[in-house]
Parts: sequence; C-alpha cells; structure tokens
Amino acid sequence: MSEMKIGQLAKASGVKTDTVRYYETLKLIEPAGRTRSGYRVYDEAAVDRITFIRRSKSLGFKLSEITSLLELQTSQTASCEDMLLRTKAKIKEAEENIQYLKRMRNALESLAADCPGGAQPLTECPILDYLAASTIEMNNK
Amino acid sequence: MSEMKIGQLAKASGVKTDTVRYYETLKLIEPAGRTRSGYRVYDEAAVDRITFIRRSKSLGFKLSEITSLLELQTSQTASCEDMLLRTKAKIKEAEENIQYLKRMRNALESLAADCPGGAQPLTECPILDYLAASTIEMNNK
DNA sequence: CTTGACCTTAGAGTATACTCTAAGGTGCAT
DNA sequence: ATGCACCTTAGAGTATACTCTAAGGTCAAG
Repeated sequence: MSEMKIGQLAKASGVKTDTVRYYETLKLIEPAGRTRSGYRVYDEAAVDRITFIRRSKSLGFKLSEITSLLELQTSQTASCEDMLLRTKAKIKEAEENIQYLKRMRNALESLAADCPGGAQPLTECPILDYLAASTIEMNNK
Repeated sequence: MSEMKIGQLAKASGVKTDTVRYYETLKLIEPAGRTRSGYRVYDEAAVDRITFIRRSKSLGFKLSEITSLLELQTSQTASCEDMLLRTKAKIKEAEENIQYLKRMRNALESLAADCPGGAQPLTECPILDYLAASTIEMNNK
C-alpha cells in the first residue's frame, strides 16, 4: 500500500478526505502525483505527514504554526533550539490559558459556594446579584 | 443621563456601538425606544444589562447561554437552583478545559525536557522525533 | 451496461463574537 | 450653510478548522 488515493490516506491517518484537501489548500500536504484521471496519489510519507499534523494539533499548535514546524523539519539549517523555542512558547501559552481558566473557575466556585440553591427565589441569589450589580467593578474580558 | 443614545450606552458600559447592535440581533438587549429620527434610546437599565453580559462572559458563559441567564433573571418561576446548576455546569466545563490544557502542557514539558536545544541538528531532536514517528500511537484531538 | 463506491471542483455553510464598510440621514455649533 | 460628530441599515470581513453541497467524472464488478 505504498501508493494510495485520498480515501485510503484518510483512513490510514484518521482524518476525512475533506480535511486532507483542506490541508492541501493550506500547503500542509501535497499529493505525490495524480493519476491520468486526476485522482490524487499519495505515498506512505503522506501518512506520516498527517500524523505529524495531528500530533502537533494535539499539543496545541495551530495549523498556521504547524506549517512552520513542517518547514523546520525539512530545513537544513534549523537547529534543535528552534524547535525547543516553539515548544517553550507553546508551554507558556498553555500555562496562561490554564491560569485564566483557573481564575474563572475560582470565581464561579466562590459564587456557587454563596448560593443556597434549592427553591430560594432568584431575588436572593448571590450569583445573579453579582452579575447584575452596578456598583462593583469588574476585570475585563 | 437616564436617557441615552447608543454611543453613550457603549461608553458607559465599555463596549462598542457595533457590539450593542450585535447584541440586539441576538435579542440580548433592546432599546427602550427610538427618537423620531430613528436613533435608539436606552435607559440606565441598559447599562446594567450590558454589564451583566460582560460579567457573564468573563465567567466563561457564551452569548447563547447568557440569553438564558437573562431570561432566568426576569423569570417569576425560576429558583436559585436553576442558577446554581448553570454555574456548576460551567465550573465543570472550566475544570475539563484546565485538565485538557494541563495534559497538553505536561506533554510539551516532557518533550522540552528531553530536547538538548542549542545548535544540535534537528535529526537528533526528540520533539520532532515524537511528532514524526510512525509507530507510537496517539490520543486524538 | 448499469450500479456503486470512489474521485474531481468550486463554493457555501458551521460556530463564535465581533468588526468594518458603504452610503446616507440627524442635529448642533459656528 | 457647512462642518462635524453622531446616528441609520444591510451586508461583508476576520479568525479557526473544518464540513458539506452540487454537479459531475472514474472504475471495477456483475
């Protein structure tokens, strides 16, 4: 199965054919060639390339960033440092998002802790009070 | 300043006029009326409503969910429990996102820890190795 | 020779939350 | 009367990553 059409590649790499074509528009992947009738033909390396994309995505890289990772991979001049820097930047990004979500979760939890729940009328609800109160000022975003 | 036009409301509540109009299309807010010439007119309550939306957003609620929170607020039959349930669901969501990001960050960190960095050629880079390797299987998404 | 699974393209739709553009009307001051 | 800041609408654009539709061509099996 070293030569395959888009459907086989899709199945082998766990994405949809549409996704492969979409990646092609982003220059993330190119078919090795075409059949006489115009069908895309891929080799085994294409499966690795889709796998690379999927794994990068699972680590939080955007498709636009993956373009750059793939260039790195085939670059003659790039060093480990380049990849490490991208990785560290992504760690920082993840860390920031975690902190942001934690602040959110903590705020929600302290509101939840104050709320009696049950059949109390909403006029007594500290959560709605917080949301609607006009005096307290808030941090944006 | 109990009566105001959209620009004043926007300034008073910290959003753009476009955003106010956009919220109107989502039925999140409605002007109290219109001037003879067709200008939207708002009252003080509108500022509170935008504030409500902004605070809800800062807690992670989507605009579509905020529609429902606002309905809750004006409902006669709703109880504290309703609000508490929505809050708890949102906490769970935040928690899941935090866990997801932590897994991502941990994976990135263990890759970074293995990478020598510096001027090492990329053929030696364990990060790229991981991304490109065809044998190891991965967890999706 | 027809059926069915597969492939092709261009282009639109989905979700989220805006943001901007164009073309034009309003209202107050100078 | 003219300039300016403000307002109006409909509709398109932004970002991300697909996903789907329509209309049609290809190819092997029965």
